[in-house]
Amino acid sequence: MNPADGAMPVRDEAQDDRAQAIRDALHDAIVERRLAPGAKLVETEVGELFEVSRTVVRASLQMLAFEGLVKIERNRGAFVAHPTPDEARQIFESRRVIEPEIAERATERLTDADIERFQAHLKEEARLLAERGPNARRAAIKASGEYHLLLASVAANQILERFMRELIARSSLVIALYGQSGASSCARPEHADILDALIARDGKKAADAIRHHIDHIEEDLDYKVVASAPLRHVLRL
Amino acid sequence: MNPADGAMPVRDEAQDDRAQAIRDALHDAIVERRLAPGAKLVETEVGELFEVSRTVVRASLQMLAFEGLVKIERNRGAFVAHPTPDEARQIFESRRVIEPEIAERATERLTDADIERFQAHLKEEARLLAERGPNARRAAIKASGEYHLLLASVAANQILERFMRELIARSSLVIALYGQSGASSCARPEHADILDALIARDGKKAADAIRHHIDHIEEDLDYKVVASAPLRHVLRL
DNA sequence: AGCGATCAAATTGTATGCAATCTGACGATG
DNA sequence: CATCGTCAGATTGCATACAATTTGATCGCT
Repeated sequence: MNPADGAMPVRDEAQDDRAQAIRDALHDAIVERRLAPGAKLVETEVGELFEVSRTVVRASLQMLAFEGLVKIERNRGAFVAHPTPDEARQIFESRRVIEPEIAERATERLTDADIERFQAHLKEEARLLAERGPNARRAAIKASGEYHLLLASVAANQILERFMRELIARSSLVIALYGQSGASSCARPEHADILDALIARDGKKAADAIRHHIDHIEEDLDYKVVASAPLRHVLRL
Repeated sequence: MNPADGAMPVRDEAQDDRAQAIRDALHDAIVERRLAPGAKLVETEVGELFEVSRTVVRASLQMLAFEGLVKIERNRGAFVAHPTPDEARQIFESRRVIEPEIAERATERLTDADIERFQAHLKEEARLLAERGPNARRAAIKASGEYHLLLASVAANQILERFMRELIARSSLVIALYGQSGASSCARPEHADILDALIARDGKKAADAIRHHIDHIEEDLDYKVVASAPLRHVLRL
């Protein structure tokens, strides 16, 4: 996979060159877990890093807040989201609603070029899983999510694709918080299974494969074990 | 239905009291078709109406842009969205993916209080359809959308509910642009049929009823007849 | 020491000023 | 008369200044 496409702009047309760039950078940092859930994002600090005023930073933070990756509390600031177990369940329920349908639609539209992209991606995923070290692990997590986004792009529905982008990013946060083994579900060859169903043009099978895959991801979670308590949310504030 | 709940704030917790209020007002104006697709929203103008600075207005417009109700073009300003036929198809495809599943989940969670809310809403819808005049028509359109949101709220998934809110609002724009008879689909007793299936606890039947309902809404559209051309989008810019 | 009030530093919320850009009009030129 | 260039007005993009709010610390009192 092209190493430059990590940004993957959310809006069709660039509207705020700079705000969008900052959003992308923060988005990646959150998804790759370089920014922990609950971390505070101070406007002036971010602004100095990117050499822009707070105005632009605020726009970026608002974007991330809309996507659910950041939570803005009035007069207190912006924090990397810290999904509750309940939110986590809703995220996966939403994925169970949307992704199987996306898979069915993707089956009908899959081109040879798409297949090549999938295969190249699978190869890259395997390579990252074989590597050791935290950076490889981070890259593997990110690549795993991008597989699902690749699937969404094939379905040719920009709205559902955007919904998926949000759900994938938030899933990454959930896994960071509640994931157990961290890699057990990723190690399964389920991504390859899904691709097989697509190539066979079997929509039902592809949808089922996705459902099972989501089941397995969620099975690896333990909502009891909260690594870093969000302090304020624990007491339902 | 409570006449004060038209705003229906998008974000769980109030974050920008004022920006949110302006967003709600503009949202209602767009959904009720007091603001035509393509209309320009000048920052200073809106700001004077609500007696706030452009800063706050910009935040509101950004919110609406994220929901797809407003399109912001760099250095040109914010315009009420003007969905293309292709976008319209994607909106309804997305609804076909999400709403039947919402109906199934709602079936499992429906309480007596919910049923009463539905019935009160149906009564109000019937009343508005019987009335004449553009204001009654507007209110009927809005109420029709709110029925679907009521359904979404029963499903107890805030994420899917938010997705639905966006899709319903954008559907309203699509119907404004491409709707033919304007009321044929609304006149059908399909909302009541859906409620019957819910009460019968028949998830499959409810899902089918929703699917048929969406089919009928879309059948009433004619993508050929574009009332007010968006000029710039016609030529794929 | 424990407790509470007051204050200062840090941070966000909002308004406003200036620069950049777009738009439409006017006028010069062929 | 048509066409193009220039310019003024309007509008947005961005930075910055000031107000409001939160937060943590210090000091005094019991």
